[in-house]
Amino acid sequence: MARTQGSHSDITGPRVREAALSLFARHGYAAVSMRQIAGAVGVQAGALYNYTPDKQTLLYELMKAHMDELLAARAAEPAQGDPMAALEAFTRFHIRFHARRPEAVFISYMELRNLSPENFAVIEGLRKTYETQLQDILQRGVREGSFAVTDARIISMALIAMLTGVNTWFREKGRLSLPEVEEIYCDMVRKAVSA
Amino acid sequence: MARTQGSHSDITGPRVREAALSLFARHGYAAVSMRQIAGAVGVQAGALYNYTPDKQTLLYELMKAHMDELLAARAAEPAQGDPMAALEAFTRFHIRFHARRPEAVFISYMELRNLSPENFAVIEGLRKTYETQLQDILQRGVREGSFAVTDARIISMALIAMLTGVNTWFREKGRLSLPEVEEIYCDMVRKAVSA
DNA sequence: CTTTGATTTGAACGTGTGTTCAGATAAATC
DNA sequence: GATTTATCTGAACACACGTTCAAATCAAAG
Repeated sequence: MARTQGSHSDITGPRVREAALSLFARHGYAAVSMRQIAGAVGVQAGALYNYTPDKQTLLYELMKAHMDELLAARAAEPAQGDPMAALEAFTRFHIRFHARRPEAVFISYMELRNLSPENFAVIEGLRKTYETQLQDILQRGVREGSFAVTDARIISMALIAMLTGVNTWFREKGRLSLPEVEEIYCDMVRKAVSA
Repeated sequence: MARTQGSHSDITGPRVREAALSLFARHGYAAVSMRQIAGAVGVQAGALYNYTPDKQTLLYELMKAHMDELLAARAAEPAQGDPMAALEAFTRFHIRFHARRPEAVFISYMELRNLSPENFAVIEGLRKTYETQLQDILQRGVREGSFAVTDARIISMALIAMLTGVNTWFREKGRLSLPEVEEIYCDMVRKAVSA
């Protein structure tokens, strides 16, 4: 048994995923060919099939990895007792996590329609799991009387859309730093759910 | 000169655009072939080229028409003196206009990257024109002291993202009617910009 | 009914697609 | 240094792509 440690696979595998992530984000899944991905890695198209059974699975695994990371990172955050503190923590976490991975975020909701039905169901389930966490915070706040929110389900969708929208304009070297952005959005979110 | 009135062109032209709109929205521009569009119209692929010089222009004209309609409809709305009234009118207009054209809305921001650079510049300019209108309302409100908003540019992006997000879940026959949705979002928007 | 010309067909063009695979290459083990 | 085997190449497969165009079709005008 040869080539068990330090094989090219350890290098090429991640590079394939990076190239696919970047190209899918820039041009879209359907518009990117396996030969383009291979070219970005510096390899022939056939070699890609050592790392993915097909193009569809390559897309799916990028999205799956992103959603798994999202849920894991969220689970690692400290829990907050006060609903308002929990809402603020969620807001800051969401902005921070997503701002750091613009390509994966972009793909994960632009390319949903290019997933096979089975793959789509998995990703959609993970997304729902995440969104439910915000919804739960809102509902708890309503129960405890700290939020003035008529429809927690709608409000949670509205807040997620607003927060994810940060990625359309935020740039690492832009006018505002990430903490400043977090602050602005926290203000808005807090006011939006208050009486 | 024959076939000057009631020609097939008057029928086929719109049907081509409708089919393209629907297919682009469902599967994405790059994933839809001219033969699929032709099939949906009930015609051979070659016939499409009586109605568009190429696939790219077909996409561009769908987006251009949508943006033109948006700006025209917005311009036809009555002006509001009070910034808060103007903000509420903008909110209701945006939700109402976009909820009625989910396919065109979807295409108009999902397929931006599939536009040629020249076409992209045009659409992006129209989008900016629209977004500036909300920004102007916010800035006027700040000047007149009715809004507590630190960064009108960011807030306008946040509000637009939130409002456009309605399209991801709103369905004509869903639990909530359009006026109910407008009401919920008006509440949030008003609170978000208040002190 | 004939003419006219807008509209459509159907085949073809060159190019690109995702995927497969026999054979070449090269790094780690013995 | 010989062996082993993971990795990669390069060519091929069948098919689909956007687009073109001569020929066929057909409704209105004369």
